[in-house]
Amino acid sequence: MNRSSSLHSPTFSPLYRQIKDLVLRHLESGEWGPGDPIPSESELATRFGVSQGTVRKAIDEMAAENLLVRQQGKGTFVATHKDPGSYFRFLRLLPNDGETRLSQSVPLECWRAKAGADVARILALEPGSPITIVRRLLKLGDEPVVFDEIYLPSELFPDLSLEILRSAESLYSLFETRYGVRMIRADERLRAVAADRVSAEWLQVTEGSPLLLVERVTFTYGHKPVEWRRGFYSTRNYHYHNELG
Amino acid sequence: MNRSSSLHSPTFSPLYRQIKDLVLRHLESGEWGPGDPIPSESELATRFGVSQGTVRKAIDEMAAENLLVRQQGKGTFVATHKDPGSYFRFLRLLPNDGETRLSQSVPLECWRAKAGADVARILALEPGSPITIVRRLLKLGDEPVVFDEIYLPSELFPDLSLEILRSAESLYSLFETRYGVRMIRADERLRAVAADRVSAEWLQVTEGSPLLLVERVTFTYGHKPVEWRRGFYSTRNYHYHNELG
DNA sequence: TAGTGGTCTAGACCACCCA
DNA sequence: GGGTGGTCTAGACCACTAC
Repeated sequence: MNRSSSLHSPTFSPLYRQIKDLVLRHLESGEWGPGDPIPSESELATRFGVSQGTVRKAIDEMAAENLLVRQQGKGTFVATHKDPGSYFRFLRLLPNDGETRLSQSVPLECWRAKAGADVARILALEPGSPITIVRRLLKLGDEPVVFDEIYLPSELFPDLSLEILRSAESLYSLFETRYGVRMIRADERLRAVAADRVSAEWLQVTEGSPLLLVERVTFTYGHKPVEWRRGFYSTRNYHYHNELG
Repeated sequence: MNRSSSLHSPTFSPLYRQIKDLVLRHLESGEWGPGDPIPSESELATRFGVSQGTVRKAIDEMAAENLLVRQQGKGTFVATHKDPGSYFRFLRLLPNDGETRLSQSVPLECWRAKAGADVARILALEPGSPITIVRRLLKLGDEPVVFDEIYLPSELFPDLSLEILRSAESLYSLFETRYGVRMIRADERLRAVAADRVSAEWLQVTEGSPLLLVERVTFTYGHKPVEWRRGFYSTRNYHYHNELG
């Protein structure tokens, strides 16, 4: 263990960050998969040759970043989208009246294409790379609320199809379990736009009525972009909720 | 110092949280004001009769919540909206093309009224309590981008006027320095709406064109709501940016 | 009872800032 | 050089879970 590489070195990083990087590598490689327990703090400490407090600080940071989940008395686990509690971490939609309804994801279309300049830039692909495009509708208690168009690198999701999409509970848990791609962070850009014909039909609103356009780039480990998504939100009965801390 | 009040007590809280509450009380009372340094960790440790590590953990949490700001070698300071870096913490607006422009807050109107049922509920006031309403325009490089209508309890901002608003750099730093009200957290609800006549005129868009409506409730210490704000965002050249962690 | 994470301590040393 | 926050250690004990 490089204990500091210190003395004004520009690549200095404290021990606990080096530990964090080591643990991260185990996550990236899939050696410790979503839902699995990772070794105990004391075991990691002896394995890495540092004190338990140092391991603790590394894990603290990763828990704060939603990469790991601690459970007192049981252990520390790799975070997973199968956990229903983490579902609304990426869907900031709440009903105006507070009454939660059942949500249902309805896949509409799924086809292959070649990445245009925009998608290629956003997903860090070569222009012309094979991509998979998915359209789907999110219904909340029989009301269509979100119409999504999702762009994915085909290389990572080789056999994705409508059949497979229909069998999944949630997109991100499907990506995680079937393709080993874990979504950990996303950037969203929100705009108000007028509904075009396609969105208007699916969302059952009149063409030209205001919709919330949510463009999302989703990243997996190592800041690697793996999904681009344009979602049209009907905000008659729902709103996008955000907390500013 | 109540070291645990433990043994299955429902009001159990660890030492460092009790320290945190003590520090919080100093902030709420204004004894340690925005921008001021707070006592050093070692001094707080001896003052409260705990170890430095315990104080450290308390301050860690408060720094993570943007209540305090640590500066290695200098000390720990009470967070302030005068710090220009904290300006965009509550304004998640970015230009589509990435080029930042000068921002300018233009106060339009300021008058008193009585709280209706809605405002009273949101601001936890008695219906009919005196409130102050402010309208203002946010310009980014000569383009009007946000039209805000702001509802405040008059009791907290007794002499607020257009004159005073015009002299301020930013609203929240004004509230902080002149009225001792520090905004620390906010809840936002976003919707897409059609521009009404008033908003359309101020934002120089055609009536009925889509606008992003951002409704914000802002809180000071103790989860006390102190501002309600309805902002109409023109999202032609700008977007609302959000990171999902 | 054994193993896990959670809290707390005391003390050492490092990195940074300023007078 | 003296004060501040930042890192790291070793060890103790508490709280929770499972068996």
